[in-house]
Amino acid sequence: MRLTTKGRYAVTAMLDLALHADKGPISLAGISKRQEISLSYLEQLFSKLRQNDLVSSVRGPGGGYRLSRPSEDIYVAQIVDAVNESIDATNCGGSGSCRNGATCLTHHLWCDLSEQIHDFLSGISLASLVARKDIQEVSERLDKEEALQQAEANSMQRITAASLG
Amino acid sequence: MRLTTKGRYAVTAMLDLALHADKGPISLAGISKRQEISLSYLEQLFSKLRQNDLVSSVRGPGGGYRLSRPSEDIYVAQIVDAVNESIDATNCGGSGSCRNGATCLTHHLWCDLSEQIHDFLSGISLASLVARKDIQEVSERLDKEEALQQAEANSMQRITAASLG
DNA sequence: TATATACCCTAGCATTCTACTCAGGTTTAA
DNA sequence: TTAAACCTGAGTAGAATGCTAGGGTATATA
Repeated sequence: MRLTTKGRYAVTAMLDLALHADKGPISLAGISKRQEISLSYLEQLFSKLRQNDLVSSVRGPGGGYRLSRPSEDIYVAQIVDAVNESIDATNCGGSGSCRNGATCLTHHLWCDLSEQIHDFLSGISLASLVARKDIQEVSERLDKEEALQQAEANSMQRITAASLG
Repeated sequence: MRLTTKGRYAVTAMLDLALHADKGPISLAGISKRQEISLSYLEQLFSKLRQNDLVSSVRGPGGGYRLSRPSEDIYVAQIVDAVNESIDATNCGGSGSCRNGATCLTHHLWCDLSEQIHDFLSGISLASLVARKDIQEVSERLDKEEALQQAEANSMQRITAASLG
């Protein structure tokens, strides 16, 4: 079983999408700045998210990504599944051929654990995360940071333009 | 978070120990045969299990490993913790410094998941696994396989001895 | 129609981890 | 004395991660 930065990034990016769902298509460049995730890496993750029909894209200027359905209907387990191959805790992919074609001693234990984790993550929708107070606070902090950086970039541009003109 | 063959092997080996607890110290060579785990690899895992005071060793012929306390008091979570560094699902080790020193958007979610998994594995003792019917059946199968292989090896030895004499 | 924005795709790469082998020890029962 | 067993450290092939580089292609806007 794997739950690494890859899956965490995917969920974080999807949550960013859900939090800004009212602002039209969201560009990966924006997510990259707010969540501090490499743009190229995001592109690779979103390729898989799109293949799994979790997001839809709009190309061209002003384009970006949108959730392919309401955030109530997207669950964390689906996102992790889309980028990691699975959240299966067994070695045999649940088939029971973990020791020489037959089941190993602890096969049933890992099956139980897989079910436990899957049930837990399947019960958490993006909408329920958006509704959480602690997450809203973090989101506001990140939005402010981005606005601040944008303002700085703009003033830099004005100075450069002025000195050139 | 990592739950790979490493942690699974450790739990399997510890369960083998618990299942044969009445037979005195159990050699790694025996576990290696029954569970089909490389002997050298087992030695490395048991080094960690011993450091974490989950097993005690008896050196010399007839030696092997014993559980350091009753199987009722050894939990799967402790075993996985001993060989993997942790079953923590966050990126920051729970400290909350996952995005530039502050918490990332999904920090709280991974904390919840870690707690969930830890609670689950902390509730499962070796004794409770030994008591399971499905595990007893697998164990009997593996013991029979080993006895059969042993008998074959013995008869081979007799033939070799006879042809030499 | 030109241009810039943004998505899309493939290849490669440093690093880390896994699972394992090898080659040596040391302890101790018989 | 011998051999069974534990103990230790070094090394290694292969896979995965997280990321960079360098190209595309679609499309809104001027």
